[in-house]
Amino acid sequence: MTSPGPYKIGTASRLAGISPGLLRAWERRYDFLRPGRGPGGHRLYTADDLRVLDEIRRLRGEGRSIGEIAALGREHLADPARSGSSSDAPTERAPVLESACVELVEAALSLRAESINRILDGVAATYSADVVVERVIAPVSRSIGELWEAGLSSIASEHLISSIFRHRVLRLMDAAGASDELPTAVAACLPGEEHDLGILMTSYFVTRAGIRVLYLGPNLPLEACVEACGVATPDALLISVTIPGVFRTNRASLGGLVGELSESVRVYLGGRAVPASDPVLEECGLYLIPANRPPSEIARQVAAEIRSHAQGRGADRPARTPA
Amino acid sequence: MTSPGPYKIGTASRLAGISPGLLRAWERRYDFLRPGRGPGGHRLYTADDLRVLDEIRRLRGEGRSIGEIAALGREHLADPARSGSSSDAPTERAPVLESACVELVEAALSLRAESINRILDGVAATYSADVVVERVIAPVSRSIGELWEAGLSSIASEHLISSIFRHRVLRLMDAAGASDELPTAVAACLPGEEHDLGILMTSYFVTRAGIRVLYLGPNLPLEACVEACGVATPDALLISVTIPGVFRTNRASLGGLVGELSESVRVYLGGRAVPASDPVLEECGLYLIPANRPPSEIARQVAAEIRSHAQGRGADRPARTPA
DNA sequence: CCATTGTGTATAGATTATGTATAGATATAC
DNA sequence: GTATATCTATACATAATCTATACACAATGG
Repeated sequence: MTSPGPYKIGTASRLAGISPGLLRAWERRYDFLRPGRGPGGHRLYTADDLRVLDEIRRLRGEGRSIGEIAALGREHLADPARSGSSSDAPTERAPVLESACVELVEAALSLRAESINRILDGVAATYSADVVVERVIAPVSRSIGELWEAGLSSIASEHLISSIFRHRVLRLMDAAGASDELPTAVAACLPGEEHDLGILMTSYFVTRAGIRVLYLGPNLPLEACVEACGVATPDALLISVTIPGVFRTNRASLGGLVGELSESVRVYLGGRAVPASDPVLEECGLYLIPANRPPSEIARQVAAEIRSHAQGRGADRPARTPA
Repeated sequence: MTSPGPYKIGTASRLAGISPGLLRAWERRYDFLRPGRGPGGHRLYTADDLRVLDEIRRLRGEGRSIGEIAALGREHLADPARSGSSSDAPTERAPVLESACVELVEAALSLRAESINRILDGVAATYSADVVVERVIAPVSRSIGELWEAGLSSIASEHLISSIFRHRVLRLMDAAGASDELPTAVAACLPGEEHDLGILMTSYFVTRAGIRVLYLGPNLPLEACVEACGVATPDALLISVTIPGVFRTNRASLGGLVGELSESVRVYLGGRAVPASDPVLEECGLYLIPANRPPSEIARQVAAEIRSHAQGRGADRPARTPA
């Protein structure tokens, strides 16, 4: 974000990507720039001026000449959304995403946090949040995880990119906005399980599909799950586990978990460590979060199931009255 | 509000990383600094002044000239987070911090994520980010932790509010903006340590004080620390540990850690589990992150130490990007 | 082909902005 | 008392900006 306030010509030039000489020339020849002057006679550009310059840069990128642009008038430049802009250029194809993924892995390996954020910003500027999560964050997480398991990536890289991705996905969940009155799911990882990015991405897509998700993160003891479900009275509980050992350790306790929960809570189990056909699923009345299709589709389906399940059990969910 | 000790010009200079002569020149030429005077006529800077100087250093790092910065006005500099938003509702009564903390604890106990976010939004609309972190997020984290230890709070509550707080603080760190050319610190928790909110808040304030922080989160093996420092070549390493058992387990390995790192890396150790006078500190050449003052002040001091240490080994000056 | 116009860049000399240094006088700390 | 820190005031050296003019190059029309 750019700070407000007056910008001298050097700063404005750097921020707008236009040389100081050209800024002066434009001011002399056209009339879309009228910077104020400081006590010493220096030009002082406003944040509005910078917005105008951004728009000019965009138009020049489309091949318009500065004369044409000037003829549009400052009014139009300051508020480009107004006029019929046929601006939605045919966007490039997936190669951008793939190269972004490669760059992200490289940036993570060399711990360049700023690069990671810059690449993500770049991708997010062009693609929707869903695409960013599904086609960038998910595959890059997987790549880093595989490199880590193969001993080719440091744990630090994994921590760094996990932290950044977690932060990004949570931000997107914020934006997806969960209302109090939606069906609710609690999401968490089994005790001992620290890899929460998978369940977090699932939570994002489930949120996007209109379910309110209470995200409790990694490493949650089963008793805490039960307690949380008692307090939050969700319609579903989403549990993730990626480490086979963790799954084995907790496998026997899952039946007890389901038994202690209200019957109105549908318990889903997912993650790499869960065999698709493990008999424990049927025995305990667990539902599987499948893994054979894109996460967004899976989450949409799960969300649909939760929603119909929530409706099925009627109106014992009056909206809470917030203070 | 935060009123502690007046700083004489030498101290202020060291903490802010700005020469005394320059501080005087700015005071003479602009009007964003009005330090009081002691009985002998010496300048006395307040904590607010230091906040202003932090913000100025950040802006200069972005390439803004001091004239531009001065034109922003002291108001903006003292509370940069606020000025971005245009018109807050003036009739809205200011939330009281203490009651907000109480409400947050209650909301956490009953797992009302939306309430937590609403309360935080309300507080953030009135108070600066620094205040929110220091006077809301920090004490509420502590309260929840204490309730948890006393068995009065479910683990789920702790997970929920940790996740939300972590997300908030990371967002604020994004806003605090770290330039590539600043002195750098790596921050992480000892292996086995999962409580990263403390070191995250420290990282936030250190970032605010003009240090670029590479945040690697909880539970980082010491070898990964070494590896990360090899890749990122930071000026400092900040390690946190809150669980005494974890500290004891790793205590003997700390000397080896320091030995394997380049001498240009200052290693700081902090967190509740570190005794203020543990002999391991001196034996291994570790620095202590003290805990006796407000986090923001501690972080500012640590940042000043890191900065002077980085300059000492011939680091880069505030660089201007040529056109 | 030439002339005209549009457009970005370069140069020269003056002015302003900004960081630093110096000298002499006081104040503070040990 | 001596050493260090700070004060005021002034001076200085670059860097950044200003104005004004000139120039290079492309497109366009005669």
